[in-house]
Amino acid sequence: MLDLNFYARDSVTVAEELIGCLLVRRQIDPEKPEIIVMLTETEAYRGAIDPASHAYRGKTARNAIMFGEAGRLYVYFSYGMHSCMNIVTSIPGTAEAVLLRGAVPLKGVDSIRSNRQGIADKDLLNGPGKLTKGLPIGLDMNGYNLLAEHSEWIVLAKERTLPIRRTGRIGISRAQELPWRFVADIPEYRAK
DNA sequence: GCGAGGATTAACT
DNA sequence: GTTAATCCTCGCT
Repeated sequence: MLDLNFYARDSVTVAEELIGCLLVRRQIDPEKPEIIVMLTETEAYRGAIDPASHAYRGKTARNAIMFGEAGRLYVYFSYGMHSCMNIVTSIPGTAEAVLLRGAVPLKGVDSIRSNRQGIADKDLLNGPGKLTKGLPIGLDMNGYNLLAEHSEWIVLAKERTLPIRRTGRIGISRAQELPWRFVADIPEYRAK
């Protein structure tokens, strides 16, 4: 299981190393089946030194979680429709985070399908909004501590080393040129 | 397969 | 009032 030492580094390093790691919902509630997905796409955001970060202009009610401890989820609502999930990294005050943009299901696919009715398997989790809808992770999960004892959601270390493609970030209007997006580069899991 | 455009709301200015 | 770290459908090829 990834620990505080893993997350307490700069978000670019963490974003790259998260590719191939497993995001897991342990079966604590018998109503909710176990879910395991492997992360295939991430992006780093770097607080005050990153014009595209929600934290660039300082702390607000929305982004407050990013200014705290690493290993927490920062979940925000976007385009009036989607929520997106980040993992806070680095040390408190720097407001760095990694946006989780895509994954592939390894276990609990039926549960994910039921959250994504009518969607082809290959498109279940290949986008930040799709990922949060499929798992599901909502705004109510903002601030969730992945490192807490008996946490329902945890992240496990890399199960498999994947070839990684490094690119500029997408879907943003500022600082697109910064090469802080990481995508698992294998045909069977390629996310666009 | 591809590109254009609409959907819909929280947070910020 | 405006913007936004997006997704999906539709129309055309």
